[in-house]
Amino acid sequence: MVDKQSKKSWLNAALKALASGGIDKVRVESLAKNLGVTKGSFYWHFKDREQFLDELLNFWAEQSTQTVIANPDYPTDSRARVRAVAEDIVRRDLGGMDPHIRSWTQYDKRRRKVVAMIDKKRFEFLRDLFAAAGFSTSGARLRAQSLYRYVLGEPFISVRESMGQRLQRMQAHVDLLLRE
Amino acid sequence: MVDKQSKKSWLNAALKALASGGIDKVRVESLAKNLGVTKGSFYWHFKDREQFLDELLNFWAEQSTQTVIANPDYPTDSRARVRAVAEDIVRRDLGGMDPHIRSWTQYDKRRRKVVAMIDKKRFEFLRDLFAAAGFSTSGARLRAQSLYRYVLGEPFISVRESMGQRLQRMQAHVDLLLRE
DNA sequence: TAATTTCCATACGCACACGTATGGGTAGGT
DNA sequence: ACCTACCCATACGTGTGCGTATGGAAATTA
Repeated sequence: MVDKQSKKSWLNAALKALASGGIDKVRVESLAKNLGVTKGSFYWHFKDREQFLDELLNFWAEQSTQTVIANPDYPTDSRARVRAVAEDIVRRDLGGMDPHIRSWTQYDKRRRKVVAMIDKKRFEFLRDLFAAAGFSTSGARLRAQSLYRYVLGEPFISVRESMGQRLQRMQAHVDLLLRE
Repeated sequence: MVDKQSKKSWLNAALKALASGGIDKVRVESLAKNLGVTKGSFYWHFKDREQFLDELLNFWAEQSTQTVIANPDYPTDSRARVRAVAEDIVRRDLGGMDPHIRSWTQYDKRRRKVVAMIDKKRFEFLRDLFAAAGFSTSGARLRAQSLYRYVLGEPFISVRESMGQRLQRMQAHVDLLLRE
């Protein structure tokens, strides 16, 4: 199995559909139409829709940790790092897929576990960031929680803001958190 | 029209179903079964499922503002008020219905507007709270934003915490916000 | 070239849930 | 006693979307 390219096209199409209109836009025949094929292809690559959605969640989980944690070159100064990461989260819209994923997986215990693991990884990443910035264990945990909740809560604010506003708010929030 | 009690029973059943398994647990025949009646009753009271869901959203919106804003007796001291409100939000699980509502309305422009109005009311309430505590206009807005996002983000943290932990975290967060 | 594997198209059955049509039962008014 | 408005039960039609069965074309291998 070198690299099933066609499977990935289904998964990418599903992510796109999920972001556009939620999990019930992720329909087998609908995706097939977008890809210019028919259901026959789908049921060749996947057992059924249920297993496909499992793969979709894993697909998101992988590229979710890779983009956020295995990140590019951030500043070496620990406090500047925090700011840079925070800015990056807003600017590159990391976590933009999150509300869709969470809305979908919210009611499924098994899938919630997958999301919980992602939460854990991200949280620990942020916590270590604050710890490196000189905060105590509990102080770093608290601030990481606050920041992560800010990130998760942002997409649910119905009032849409400009990128500039969002960056400004995030920086102000981080400034609050970085106070001794 | 004195008070259609039977309509409210449908709406309450729908809220319950929504909280238990999302909007696709809100099925006409399913609700009917829970209420011990049949669809005939439903289509007597409501035009169709779509209009019923509109009423459901308004139902939530009303009792959502009533509980949060027209609140009981909070302390007169402005800073203590902030803490009391924050504690109340966690303790009485206000906003506990929010993730379900938002997951549902997320992809519907018209319904998003309703939620946005609720957001606005709540935000202004919190903003005035911080303003009364002596913060500047921008400072109060920032802190209200931070607190509201914290509240909205909390239910999405997959890791379930005890009430004690949640209260403690909330207080710590408010302490951060209340610093000059 | 023959055979097999890979990948997709077409057609069908099926279940679920919405909405409608229709009828029936009960309470209150005359 | 009759009528009428109110409330609900039953039965049916219909659409949508899942899964399966089957066939076929292209590519790969023998």
